[in-house]
Amino acid sequence: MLSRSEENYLKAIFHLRIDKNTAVSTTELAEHLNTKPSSVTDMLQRLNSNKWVDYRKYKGVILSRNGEQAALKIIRKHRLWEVFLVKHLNFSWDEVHEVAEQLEHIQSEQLTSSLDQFLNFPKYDPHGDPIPDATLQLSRRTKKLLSHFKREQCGVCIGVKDSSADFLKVLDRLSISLGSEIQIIDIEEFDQSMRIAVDGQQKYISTKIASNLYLNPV
Amino acid sequence: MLSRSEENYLKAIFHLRIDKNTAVSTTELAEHLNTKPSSVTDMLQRLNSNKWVDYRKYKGVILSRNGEQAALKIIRKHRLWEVFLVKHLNFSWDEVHEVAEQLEHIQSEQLTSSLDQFLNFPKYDPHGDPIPDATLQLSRRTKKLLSHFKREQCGVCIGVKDSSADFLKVLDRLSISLGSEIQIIDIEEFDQSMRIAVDGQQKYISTKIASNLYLNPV
DNA sequence: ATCTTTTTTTAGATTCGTCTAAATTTATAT
DNA sequence: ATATAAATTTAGACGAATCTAAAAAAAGAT
Repeated sequence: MLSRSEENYLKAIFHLRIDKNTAVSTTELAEHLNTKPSSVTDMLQRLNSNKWVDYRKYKGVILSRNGEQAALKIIRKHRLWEVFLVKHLNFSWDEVHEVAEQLEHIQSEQLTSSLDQFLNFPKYDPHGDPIPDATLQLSRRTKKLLSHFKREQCGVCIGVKDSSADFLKVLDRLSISLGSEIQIIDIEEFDQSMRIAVDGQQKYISTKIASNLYLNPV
Repeated sequence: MLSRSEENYLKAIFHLRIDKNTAVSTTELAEHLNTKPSSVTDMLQRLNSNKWVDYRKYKGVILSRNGEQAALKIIRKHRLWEVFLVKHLNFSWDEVHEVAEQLEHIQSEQLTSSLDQFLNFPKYDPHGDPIPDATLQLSRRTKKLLSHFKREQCGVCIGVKDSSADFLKVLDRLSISLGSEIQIIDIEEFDQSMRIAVDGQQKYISTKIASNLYLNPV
């Protein structure tokens, strides 16, 4: 069985490899996990010898089939718990992460599947990220960063790239949440900042905000 | 902050000291925690130096005020989760323990108090054990082992002494659950086994069963 | 193509929680 | 009261996961 630490490594590798097909580097992992590169090397060697990852000295690491399945199981639990916290325990979307980081390590198939059922088999978590189903399949949908939209285009907010509490609070302040309809009114040539309408209300947002918000184009 | 292992020691000391006011011995703890007496000694020295327990060489251990509060917090979480599992995720009372052992270590005041509220501030867990409230107070009620009852006396089942899955399954088979009304019909002189009526239905039970069932005398 | 910088790995140490084996203390029996 | 047995502690070791410092490899610059 995987230790908590091993689980965290697999999850980190999974996340860092999304949207790129190069191997994940030691330093990247060390930064993501708040640890030192030397510790990462040690752990990768261990995970490699147990066939959870494919790791070559100096070349970085990718997950094996088993490793990916293990990562998906953890992500499934994490996101299911997030739904539970928001829907039933009145957590806000910027408060759930820390607790879900702990809950994702609870080992019980029965717990995971009953929770899934209790929540009515949700497909997305409170940040719009897809929840792997019982067979670990992820549902995909077209999402585009708001920053890639052009003038007058429209979309529905379906996720965030940065899910830090800081960013989520900014969105709360702008009354942007999952499902908000967003139209680009104007883009400032100088710095690419945008004037948008959120469910009809005009707002002005920075490029940094726009490049962390995923929309489903209409 | 307490490690998971330290939390388990405090909880074990709490449970082993209930219903007796002598200190808990190293061997008792080792057996309860499935570990060796030498490991227990090590840990007790550590817990003692951080003032979680009062431990004297060769004399056993009791919890300090802080240690007791910490134990109660863990027990509160454990029992709240048990209620959640049974009431909302359809676990049966013999399936909850193992998972609750994991969930009890989740660190989040907000989670504990929202869960408490979500469950409507339950006073007892699915085995009839009292749940410490937010101020860590335990509600007490008179409970007597069925084995201490006399012929013709009556009571309502309010708890179990042994909460192992094996015993709980026996109770399921006898249709005995929390709230069942039990009347002693007859006690066999030879071995103290009993003929009882459970909600009207006659059953025959061994002394061992009788001495693990708590009733509230009517 | 070589030198320099950056990244990665190795070597050796540390802490936590555990173990076994040996020593010590306490309890029991005669 | 003393011998024996049982319980407990100490000493020394180990694995997991981490660290620092030093060595080695890869990448970048001129």
